[in-house]
Amino acid sequence: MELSKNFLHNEAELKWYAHWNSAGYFTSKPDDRPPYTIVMPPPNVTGVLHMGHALNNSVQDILVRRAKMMGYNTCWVPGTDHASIATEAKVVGMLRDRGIDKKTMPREKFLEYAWEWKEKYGGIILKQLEKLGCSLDWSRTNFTMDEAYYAAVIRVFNELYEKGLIYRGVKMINWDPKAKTALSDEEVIHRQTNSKLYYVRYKLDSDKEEYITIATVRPETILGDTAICVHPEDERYKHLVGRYCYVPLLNRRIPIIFDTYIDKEFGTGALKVTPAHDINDYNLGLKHGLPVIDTLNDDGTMSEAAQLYVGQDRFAVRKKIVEDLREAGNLVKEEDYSNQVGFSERTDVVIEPRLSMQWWCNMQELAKPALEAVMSDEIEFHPAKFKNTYRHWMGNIKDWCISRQLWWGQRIPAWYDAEGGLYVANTAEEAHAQYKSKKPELAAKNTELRQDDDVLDTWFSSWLWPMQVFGWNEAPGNKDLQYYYPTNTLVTAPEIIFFWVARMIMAGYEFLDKKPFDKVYFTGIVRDKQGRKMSKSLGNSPDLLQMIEDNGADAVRFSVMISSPAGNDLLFDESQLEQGRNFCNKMWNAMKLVKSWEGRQQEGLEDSQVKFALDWMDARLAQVSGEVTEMIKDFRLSEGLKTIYSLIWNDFCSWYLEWVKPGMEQPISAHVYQRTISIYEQLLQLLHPYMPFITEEIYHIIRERKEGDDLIEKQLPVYGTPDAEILKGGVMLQELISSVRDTRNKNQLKPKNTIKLWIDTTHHSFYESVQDILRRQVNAEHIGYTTGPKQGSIAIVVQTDKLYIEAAAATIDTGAQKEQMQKELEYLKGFLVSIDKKLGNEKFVQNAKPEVIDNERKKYADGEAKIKTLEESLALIG
RNA sequence: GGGAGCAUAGCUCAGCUGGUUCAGAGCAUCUGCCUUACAAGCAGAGGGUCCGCGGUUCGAACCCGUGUGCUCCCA
Repeated sequence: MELSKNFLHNEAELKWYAHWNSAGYFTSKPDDRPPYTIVMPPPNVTGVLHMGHALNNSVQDILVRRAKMMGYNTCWVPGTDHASIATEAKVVGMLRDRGIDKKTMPREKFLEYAWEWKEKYGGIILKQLEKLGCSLDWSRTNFTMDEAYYAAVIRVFNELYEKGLIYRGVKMINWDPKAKTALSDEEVIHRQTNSKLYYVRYKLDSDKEEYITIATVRPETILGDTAICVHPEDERYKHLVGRYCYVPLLNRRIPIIFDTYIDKEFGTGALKVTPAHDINDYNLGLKHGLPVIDTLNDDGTMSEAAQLYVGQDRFAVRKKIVEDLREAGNLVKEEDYSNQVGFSERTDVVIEPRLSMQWWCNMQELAKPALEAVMSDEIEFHPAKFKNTYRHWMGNIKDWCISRQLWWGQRIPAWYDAEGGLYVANTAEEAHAQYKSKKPELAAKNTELRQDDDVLDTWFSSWLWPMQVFGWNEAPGNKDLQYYYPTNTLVTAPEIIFFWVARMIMAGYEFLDKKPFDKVYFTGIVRDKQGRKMSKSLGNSPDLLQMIEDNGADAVRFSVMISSPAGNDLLFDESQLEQGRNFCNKMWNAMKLVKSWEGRQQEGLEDSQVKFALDWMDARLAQVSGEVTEMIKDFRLSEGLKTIYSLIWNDFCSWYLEWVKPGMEQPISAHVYQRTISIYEQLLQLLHPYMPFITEEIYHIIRERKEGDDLIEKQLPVYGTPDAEILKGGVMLQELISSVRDTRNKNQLKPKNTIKLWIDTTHHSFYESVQDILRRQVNAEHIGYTTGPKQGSIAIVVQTDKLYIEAAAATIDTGAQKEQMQKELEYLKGFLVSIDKKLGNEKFVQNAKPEVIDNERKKYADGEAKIKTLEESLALIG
């Protein structure tokens, strides 16, 4: 077979993904193996794959593929979230583009459009995950608005209502004037914003020209003012007890009230109180019995109650009212001011605090077991630092506003009769039944019940995800749920620790009395080179699909994994992509080299010359395999990849292959060839979870495979303890080769110039075992042993052995040699002094662990021996 | 205002429970190589006050305190 110059990823990716999928490797059914389960954080139906997904899903795929290779029955469940606000916004936008106004259509019609939109665009992201190589069980794909899922959400609402945890009430909420819906606190993003602080004077109710001046960043809310508040101990205002003043422009008479809540230092120490438009003002209003004047409409324009600027937008009014105040002589001054402003997570408009009737869920009770589980590590957080964040939030948890004034989502299962009576039920029929038994007379006259118009917060459905994807609602004791739940690991971003992680834990304990997962692995946030979060709005997120197309999924996975330690942010750098691509190329070429030996095998060929290489590589495999297992167990995935990368590139390609490589056109021992193939297979196995495509491809090229013999399913071998002597020998051999090469370089010896190498050593058996490798690696025509110096040669010292390099073409620079040896000698002597000090220190000998002391003694002896060798060599050079 | 985290090579980061004079990787830089697997490569080299200060310890990049700078979360 003709092999391409480089790895052709596009072909291989299509081929292998289709093969894995059709072979059924991704689908899971309960059996007698232990399960390994991950539920994918469901992306929004509106979503397209970005770098964050690439990182998140690469991590999950690595864990799943690795578990599969370790004998687990792996199940990775995909799905999408209906994403109430985000999707509704998209559909409204689509309708607007078609010239249709959402307001003109009934709910049912809108939902038809929404479903149509969902069918067409929703789930694109799942297709894109295939490109990344994700080994998802597609037969289990869920959507948070599937019929069964919907039913589960409604049931949960009913159960919590029954328990008295869900209630309806008027409170100050976060209002999104663009989406025209309430938001939970978590959906509000606070950003430092440059504003202006306006100083406005209010005329006092007095015959004299007396004023009180307040400072505000939101002058348009003046129209809703119902008091001015000052601190009771503020000397400046003590004379104003019981007095009144007038709201500018409106001349509404309002009281001056006193409360210790006021910060005397801020502004003028006087606060205007607008109970309808600020949570703190609202609380003050409650305390002091102030009226509430809501001056805003739901779309952010001024309402009739404002009296002025009615129907105009809040920000336009802010400008106008400043001008009008100036004209009226009420504006004292304005200054630049930087403050935190809340923005809607979804629509990015400024949030208005607003009083409104909403549905709430009391979280106090739900939070208790959920907090306990994480604090006691029944659910492990990786990295553990997020436990703090979690505790902080759970300890101060507030009631959750769960209603949204939208149509796309689970409609709140509450019905009202003509008198406003409330019936919460699973179905309209049940609600009617309640109605009839509760109010028979009214029901006889007026049978109609009106269902609540609002839908539930998206997270009110996704908090059931780990349970409901296994059919909890339909059959709570079903086999799947028993087998796969609790799931093993949740992989997600720390940003949604409250939105989602915390609530899933609560739901798990509340409805199933079991945790939803054993471990949570928090990935970092993907940032660009300048450290900015990658986002669509900034336009700094690279086109992931294009990136996969150009560089291959394996290279992309490599690049996001190589520098993403758990919980730390990842600065994405294109150079890592290149590194990944080059790595693929390297493996491809190594495969080509090995493959070229296939036809040159010869039985019974003497292979004692390379036996050392084989044993060493086996030992390294055993060693690294153990390290990688530990790293993956600790979620140090990035380190794991680095370790494997280095094993393949350095140990295998740079050393091993060069060590066993036969001469040009020379035969290779069949045994060595077979061992090499086997070593390569084991390397591919180690790497497969990280880079599945190229490993599967090479696995199938290096050896003829039977049907069903695929790397994805191949079980990892169990390694014994690596041979420490061999490992040490490997290090020594590398040091020998590097030292000789370095010396060659420094003496202007061309690679083609051969040398003679004389060795003065006491470790003859070691040198004999590596002699042939050493000879070829340093291009020596002859290696011999000596017990004294060789005239006219270059002397070097490696560990405690002396080497003499004899070369016809060399211009020997003994000065440079001497200098280098002298330098090393000095270093070693300093080293010995420091160890000596340590060992001479009584406290050290008393306190340090015995193995540490032994190690120091050994270091001392080694150092002494090396110094001796160096001194001898130096004396000889003279 | 409350909480968390980070500061190590020119750049991006590793460095697990203090213990090789412990400081490491990739990229970048420099030198030499078109050595028939790979120039997307090979063989070498240089480069650091581990942010400042103080403390604990026989011993600190690592632990504690403090200062400075940056980031994130929450109100």
